[in-house]
Amino acid sequence: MVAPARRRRVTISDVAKHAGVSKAAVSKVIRNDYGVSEAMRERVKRAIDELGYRPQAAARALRGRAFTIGVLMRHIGIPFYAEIVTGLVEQLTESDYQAIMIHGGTHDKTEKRALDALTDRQVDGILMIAPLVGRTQLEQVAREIPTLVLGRHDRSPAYDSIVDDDRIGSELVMEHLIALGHRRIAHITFQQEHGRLADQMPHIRAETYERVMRDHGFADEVAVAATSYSEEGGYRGARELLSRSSRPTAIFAGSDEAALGVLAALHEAGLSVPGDVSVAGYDNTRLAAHPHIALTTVNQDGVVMGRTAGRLLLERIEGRTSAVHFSVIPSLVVRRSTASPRGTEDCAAPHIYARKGHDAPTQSDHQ
Amino acid sequence: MVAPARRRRVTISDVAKHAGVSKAAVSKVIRNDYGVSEAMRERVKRAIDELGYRPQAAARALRGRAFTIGVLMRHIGIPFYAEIVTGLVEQLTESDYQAIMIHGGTHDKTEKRALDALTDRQVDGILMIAPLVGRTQLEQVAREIPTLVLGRHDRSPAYDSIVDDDRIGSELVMEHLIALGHRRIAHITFQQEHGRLADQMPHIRAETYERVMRDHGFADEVAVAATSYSEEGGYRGARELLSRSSRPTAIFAGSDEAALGVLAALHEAGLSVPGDVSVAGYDNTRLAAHPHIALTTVNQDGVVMGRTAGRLLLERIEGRTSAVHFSVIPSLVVRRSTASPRGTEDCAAPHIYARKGHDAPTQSDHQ
DNA sequence: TATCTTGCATAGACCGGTCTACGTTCGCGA
DNA sequence: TCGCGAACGTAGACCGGTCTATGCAAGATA
Repeated sequence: MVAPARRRRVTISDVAKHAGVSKAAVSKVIRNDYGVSEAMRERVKRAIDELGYRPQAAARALRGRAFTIGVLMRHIGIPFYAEIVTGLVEQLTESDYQAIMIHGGTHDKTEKRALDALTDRQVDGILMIAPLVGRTQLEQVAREIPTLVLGRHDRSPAYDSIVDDDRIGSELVMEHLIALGHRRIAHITFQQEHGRLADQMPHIRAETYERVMRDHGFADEVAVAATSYSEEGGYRGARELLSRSSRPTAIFAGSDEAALGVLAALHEAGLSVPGDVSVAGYDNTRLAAHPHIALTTVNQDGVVMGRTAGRLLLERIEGRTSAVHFSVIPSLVVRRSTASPRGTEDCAAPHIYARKGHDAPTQSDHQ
Repeated sequence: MVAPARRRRVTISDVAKHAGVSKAAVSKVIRNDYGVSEAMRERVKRAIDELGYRPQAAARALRGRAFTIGVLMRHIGIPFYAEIVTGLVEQLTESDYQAIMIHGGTHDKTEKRALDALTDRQVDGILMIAPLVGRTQLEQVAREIPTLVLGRHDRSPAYDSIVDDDRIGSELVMEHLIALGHRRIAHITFQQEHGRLADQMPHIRAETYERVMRDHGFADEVAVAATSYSEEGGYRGARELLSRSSRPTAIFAGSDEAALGVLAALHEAGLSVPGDVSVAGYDNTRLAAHPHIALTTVNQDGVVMGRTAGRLLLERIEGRTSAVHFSVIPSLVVRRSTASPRGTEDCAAPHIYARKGHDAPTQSDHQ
């Protein structure tokens, strides 16, 4: 057994010596900088290949760029967030930049820590997916590093942003349910830690829910369970709603994840979907399309959002200083989890199983 | 509107000047190094707080440590992998280290690129989840950086490893199906790019499937669809299996994800589960427990595996040179997706809905 | 021919930390 | 009183890149 003896990495000086040129020349070749003859370029490239040289990001970061984009997300397992990252990574493969993902957790304290970790690592740009920290903090970070905030409605000249129009999306769901004949519609929202921020996406969805209820004269039927957007949150929220005096005939969950929890709770309570209760989600996660779930939900293309985010971030890094704000118009996807209450007027829409898998980049419908 | 004017970060020199001491002293305080008086420690700490100083990882990396653990995974959206990361992150919060995740993709070429990206960034340790690259490559990386390989059976003195015992897990599934009375059991496996590696986990599951079939005298009934472990792969695999002359009465999918695709394909074909076909998966993903899915599967605790991985990596970084190999014994979780063929002898196991959510760190069963 | 530009190549400062080598002070035993 | 080691503190090299300032040669211009 040979001793491990971590061998030293090949450095730019090694390459320079091997090619018989200066460090600066090698650096220029690597960065495709101006002022290098064709002959020199060839020589250096050969030396790089022969020695298997790769520049060290830490050293580059100190002076220039780290060629790294940091992605801050609550948890990497959240399906919709994973879709966004798919788009981002796709976009970045064309460039020299690499995306690194980092866990922010569910508290703004842990998120702050993660954010610090990214800035400490000198990333060139940050993509924040539905961050929890306050706007002031965001702007402070954005002053140091090009930043793009995804999924929050508070615009700022300091950073770019991409949001799905949660008002429209929520309206689509609500109008759909009301058109089916529902009146007792309940909602499950995400309870922020300390004082909900008015510009956070969960708040807008909840707000829109209430407004539409009032607009249709169902103000008395408003019922909100404030738990979380996770499956667990949906489960708890649904149980709470079911325990109240008048049972809702439909539940609009703020996210697909939460809707899954709702389905579980209903199943446990022996209630059928959509017979006894209709259920709708938000995000059109891959699972919503599964025939065993067949969830009516709001579609916002995470992959496209991720790609756009990547493009905007690269632009910022290249020097753009004016802020850009994108708003994505969502659409409703009706599946079997919603129907008229009490089974009357069963508007059986033809079942659509739209698979959205990592192996199938193009979304395709069967039958 | 104020000009952005990216302001300069506070450096160690600023702190030193502010506290009236040397850079070296500040450095010592930060690293809890030996040879600092209590008075000095206090002064420096106060200066750090007053200036809001945070050391820059890139600069530290150049000389010492980057305090970063890199996690290489095919895709961050794979539920089981996300669980592993949960455990890892949990373990690392106690330390000064930060986990960064990176997409490897499904080709060993893109994976190699991602791996390079991690080494370029001078991470102190690497966790590779079910990597695709060859053993030689792994050992080469491990010679440079402390490495832990998760989910592969090829041990090496160069790196630590954690695996679930896929032989036992696959046997559990097969014996369960056979005990129920199944004979025509099919399997869906993951087709490696170029020449399957005998030590890869999909190969072991497939191999065990075939062995158990032979051992029970069902060699003629062996039917394998080689697609992928994704939902899409399961869907394609199931369609292929169903199109063959004799339809299987049970399908053992190599992963829960694939099992979801199988369920979708069966639904589309108008076949009931478990009435017409029983389905089993592997990993006990959170979704397998959902009552609408209720998948019989193999449980391996990803969170615990991730925690262990973190511990072992930190040990390595601290200097351990001997390799450690962990093997986890999996267990079977029986749910409603498996039953005796043709509905005879319906062994209706009481339904268990075990939620495994991010909000619910403790796994709890209802009813 | 003298001067100016342009293209190419290099030396060396620099980024922000860590770490080694060394200096100073203090306490204690001979 | 001297010698010595332990405790504490600092100067400055160093890590591996980037970038600025500068030198030099060849061709263009006056």
